[in-house]
Amino acid sequence: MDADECTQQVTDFAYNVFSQACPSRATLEHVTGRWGSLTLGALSGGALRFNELRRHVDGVSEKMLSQTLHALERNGLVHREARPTNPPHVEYELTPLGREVTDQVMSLIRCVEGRMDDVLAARARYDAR
Amino acid sequence: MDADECTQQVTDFAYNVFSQACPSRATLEHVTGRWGSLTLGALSGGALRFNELRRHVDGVSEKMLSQTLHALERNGLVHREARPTNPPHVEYELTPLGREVTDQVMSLIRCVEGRMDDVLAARARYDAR
DNA sequence: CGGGATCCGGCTTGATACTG
DNA sequence: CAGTATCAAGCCGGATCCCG
Repeated sequence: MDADECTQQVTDFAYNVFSQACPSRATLEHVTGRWGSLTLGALSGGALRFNELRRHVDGVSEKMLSQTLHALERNGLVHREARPTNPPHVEYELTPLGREVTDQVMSLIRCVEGRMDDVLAARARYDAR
Repeated sequence: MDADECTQQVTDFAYNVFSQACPSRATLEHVTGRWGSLTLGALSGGALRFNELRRHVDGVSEKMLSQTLHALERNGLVHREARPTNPPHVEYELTPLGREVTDQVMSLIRCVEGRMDDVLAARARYDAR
């Protein structure tokens, strides 16, 4: 009874990520997932092509990048612009909605990056025990 | 040459998540991971006990919650307070650092929740093709 | 170049059971 | 209550081959 139909009182929102059944949960996972956040972050600087993205997001495989882009496109965060030339020229860029979400993601990334000294210190303390 | 030693020019930060080797990448994944963000979000309202957390984060298993909490504790985001009573009484709460990060996470969650109508519309459009 | 399709090994995840 | 131990299932990710 704590989370049933996206109509819970945990927050005041119609869509509640804390409920398993709520579609916002899936979207959040795409956005925050292993590659989702980094892909959005990479696109925050402007449109990029597939292999540019691949180089920018260190460690991502073709398959995962492709999969991630599809998910982000389906959720309306990324726009795919394909020009039927030869060789093909495909660009990915953030939609207005995507930009909004990405601003939040980048803000989080910057926060984590900026506090890494504290994090590493905490880890050292934890591991010392 | 795009991402080697956390000393890249992609951003101006010493720690660069876009580099595989950078420790901030691992921390970001804990924070944004499937259960990390929801756990932090649950704790943003105040300290909670293990099973309270479990009920709050719908769908998480004992193992994953335990694992997630350990990771967050190790990274200095969550403090674990155990009182050696019987039955045991353990509380988890955000550290100052954790609260800072969680504020960003909650901001992201609120953003996604608030734009779910747009997301669902985009999905419907995408699937219609 | 920009991917889709497939196969496969391995880490991650989720039930379940058990302990203090 | 607050977890750990164990085990099976499954998804992740790499490699490979393919196409337009």
